[in-house]
Amino acid sequence: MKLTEAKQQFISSWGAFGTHWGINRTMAQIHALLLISPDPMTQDDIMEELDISRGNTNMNIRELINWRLVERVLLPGERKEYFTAEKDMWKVIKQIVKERKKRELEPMLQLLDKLEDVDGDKKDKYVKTFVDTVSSIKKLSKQADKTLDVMIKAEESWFIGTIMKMFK
Amino acid sequence: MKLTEAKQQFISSWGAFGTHWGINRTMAQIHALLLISPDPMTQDDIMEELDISRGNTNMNIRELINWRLVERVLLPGERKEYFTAEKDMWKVIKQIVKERKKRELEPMLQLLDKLEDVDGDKKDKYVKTFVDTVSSIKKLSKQADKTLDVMIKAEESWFIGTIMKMFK
DNA sequence: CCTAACTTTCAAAAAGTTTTGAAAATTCGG
DNA sequence: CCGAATTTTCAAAACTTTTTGAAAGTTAGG
Repeated sequence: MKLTEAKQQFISSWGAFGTHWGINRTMAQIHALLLISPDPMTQDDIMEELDISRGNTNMNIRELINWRLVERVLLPGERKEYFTAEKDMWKVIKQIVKERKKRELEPMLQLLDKLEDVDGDKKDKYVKTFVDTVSSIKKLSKQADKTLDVMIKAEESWFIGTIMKMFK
Repeated sequence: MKLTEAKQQFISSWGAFGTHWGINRTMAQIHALLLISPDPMTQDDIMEELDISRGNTNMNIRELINWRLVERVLLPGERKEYFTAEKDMWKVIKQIVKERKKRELEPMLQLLDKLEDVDGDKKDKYVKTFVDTVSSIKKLSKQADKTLDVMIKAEESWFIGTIMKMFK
């Protein structure tokens, strides 16, 4: 397969993949493009390559910067801003996990705490089923929270090594 | 907090949560409702409780059945179909992981294999960056794939126990 | 300061997704 | 078989999200 075609496929699949993960298509495509681009790119480069509007490009670059997946780069003697993506995929994944944990898992844990002490008789089956469900979701969420913390702090080699030992 | 209010909050948050995870709001809400319901429910019960149309209810119940999160139950002497959700949250999570792995991770791995052997000189920086990016995504995806397989087959106590050992 | 280069904003349009509800299909007890 | 009860389908409508592009805002060199 030719590089040009492979690039197209990579960008378009990464975009489709992103939509299953709460990331919009354009944002994922810009990320993909920067991942495979050896040099930093300008907004205009990105607009042209992906054939999208200025506003859309700008908005999604900023969002990628919020997620800390992309950085602004200033080249000496250049007025324009350039952008570049973190290339170390382990760092990328940890960063995504960190953001989603903060945005989704933590608020969920807070809610579950509140919901767990609902009024009423624990012998009533409606109360019991509710409390049991909430408690077991809470238990697993807390476990996930801790595990992800370990992962976020871990070095790739240590983490993968430790996981590998689980298989024996 | 009163049970009725807690239920509302649980259902509505589970719905919002679902939308971040590629599951549509109604599907997640029906799932939430069945999770906290001690007895099986009919389509009409669900329609009424969540105030949604017949078609919508039917379509999403079927989708939950596809995901194997909900089962049809036939009560003796009753014409209507009843529905019930798996209550063991560890099983629920494993089932979700299993489905998403099949639907998303596996196709991604197939694509990466194809993209990795792109034509061209490995010394060309465009080719090199592309191949390096694809390879490192592939490496981590394969690792994730294996880890999830272990998880899917694991008993909760064993899995959590093993993870806990990582923290030391 | 001024001006040209560049970046950001945002209302309106387009695209995508979900929901509705009536009609068609299916099922089962009698 | 019949017919009432129940489930499924699907085209159109409602809703949500994303994209556009022109206008406003900002910045830096001279």
